[in-house]
Amino acid sequence: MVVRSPLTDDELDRLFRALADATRRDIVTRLLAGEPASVSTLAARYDMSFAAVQKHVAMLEEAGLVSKESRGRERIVRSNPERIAQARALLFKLEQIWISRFSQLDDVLADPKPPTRK
Amino acid sequence: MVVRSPLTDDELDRLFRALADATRRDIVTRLLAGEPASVSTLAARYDMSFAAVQKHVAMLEEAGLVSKESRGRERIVRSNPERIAQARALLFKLEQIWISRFSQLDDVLADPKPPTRK
DNA sequence: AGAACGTACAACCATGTGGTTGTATATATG
DNA sequence: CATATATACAACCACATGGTTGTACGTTCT
Repeated sequence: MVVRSPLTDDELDRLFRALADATRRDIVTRLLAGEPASVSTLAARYDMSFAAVQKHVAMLEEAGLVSKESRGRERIVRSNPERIAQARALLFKLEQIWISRFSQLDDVLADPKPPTRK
Repeated sequence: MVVRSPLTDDELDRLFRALADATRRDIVTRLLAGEPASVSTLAARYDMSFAAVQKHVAMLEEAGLVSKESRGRERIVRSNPERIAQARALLFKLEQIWISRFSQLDDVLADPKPPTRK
């Protein structure tokens, strides 16, 4: 099994920021539901320029939510479900922190430290 | 049981954007782990001005992740774990979309529609 | 070779973000 | 009443975002 090292603050920033846009969420959804697709195939779906969609895909790639592979003149974009799972894992951890307040098992999770500034 | 209407695109944008900052994630974590706290109590934790922390709390409030209550001259901030659950629910749904590709149960989830532009 | 296609990238613009300082206002305390 | 505390909010700054158009370059097709 692959070791899932916890994401850094910067990686989490990029991940949640990437998810904070409806077009990008839709791209991820389509890639999860269907086949990998070229950037222009994706772009055809949306009411904006090719360059705009290309920038969205670039942000998704920086966030680790998708990866690109060269195929002739096309770049095939595929989703990376692992990153979704990692984002969900953080939210689950937050919920557990809250839930643990009502049980005696308060030592389930480490105490948080304030983030260091960039 | 409370009816959880699905969040709109705008609400999801604000929710994920609010989570896309380490200071805000830390504020949420502390509020989930401990007692509700005044804005200045929260601000004391961080290496930035009171006004900066206040703006972070305002963004968390807009995202529905925390709520504020007047108590004398203080504003007591408390976390809203429900919103965390709603964010996690979306990510879970995305994972299910992917997983359903490998089963015959592809009708678990509705087909996505491209988001309408603002 | 030449044209069309797919992509990348730069420049630009309007707006938002993350921080600052300063000022105003309500509440508590001497 | 006077002063300190807690908050809110405006103005400002540097930089990021989300969009545009234009240009360049590799790949595919005639």
